[in-house]
Amino acid sequence: MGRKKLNIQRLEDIKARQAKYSKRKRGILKKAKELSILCDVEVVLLLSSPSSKPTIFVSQDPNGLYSILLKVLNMPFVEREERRAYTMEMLKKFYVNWESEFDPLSLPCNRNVDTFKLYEDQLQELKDKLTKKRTY
Amino acid sequence: MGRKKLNIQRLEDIKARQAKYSKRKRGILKKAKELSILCDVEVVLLLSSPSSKPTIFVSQDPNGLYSILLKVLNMPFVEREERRAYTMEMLKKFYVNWESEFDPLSLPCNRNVDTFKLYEDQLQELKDKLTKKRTY
DNA sequence: ATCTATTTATAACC
DNA sequence: TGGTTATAAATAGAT
Repeated sequence: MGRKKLNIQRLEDIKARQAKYSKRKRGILKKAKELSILCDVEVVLLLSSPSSKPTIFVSQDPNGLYSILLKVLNMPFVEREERRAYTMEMLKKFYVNWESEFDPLSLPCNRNVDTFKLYEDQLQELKDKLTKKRTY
Repeated sequence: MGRKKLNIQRLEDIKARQAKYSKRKRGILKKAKELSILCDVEVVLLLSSPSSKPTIFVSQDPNGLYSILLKVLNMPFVEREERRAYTMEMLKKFYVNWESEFDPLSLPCNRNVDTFKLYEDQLQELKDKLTKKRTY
């Protein structure tokens, strides 16, 4: 939308990137809030850029971050990755017209099995911790 | 947008709610992906409805969920709540025209100080855990 | 931050 | 769920 069609690729100019971020952040926050109200779903939106403070949006209640995490972490590794893959699949349909210099679907970092294993260990511990403390 | 202006309030019909969810989920996922590419920011979007499997979107790399969480949890309680409040403040501007039966800004659950304290304890432990395991 | 031309997202309908 | 169309919204580019 806007005066011209914008290709979806990293804006190299920092000023332009920050301006764009400021505008689109507001937009997506509004969408997140609307979605949570209209459809009665919990929504957590976290934005983290190197140059700015993180944005934390948690719909409904302050424990949303906690409870949705517990839900996600309670899923077996395979199932969780399936959910992520499913989401990616859904996004694929849009990619056709995206002129990114890199494939938006590919992971930007080459991660080996060990790294994934470590990641999984961390999440497992996180899950254990959360489960144990779930007293209310 | 669409044929008519839609009031932002919970859709009472389950079928309508699910249909809306399915359509808007795609929309916000696209926005999330675009934002992450255009502005080079990490984005985590978690959607959790009682009636469906959670949606997990993590831009960039699979450790995004982990690293952004660490970042968020490393913030002191006060600062984190400030960030949340800041986000809410940003959303306030939209509320004027939202005809929700409840005040979208208010917390739906009455939480007392103890509950918040407990919540904070949980996040603190989570933070400790994550920090200790940060070996790469 | 504000202003519009335009593109996009999506409400209603099928 | 998946497609079409009219219209409301988001936003690109400029100020």
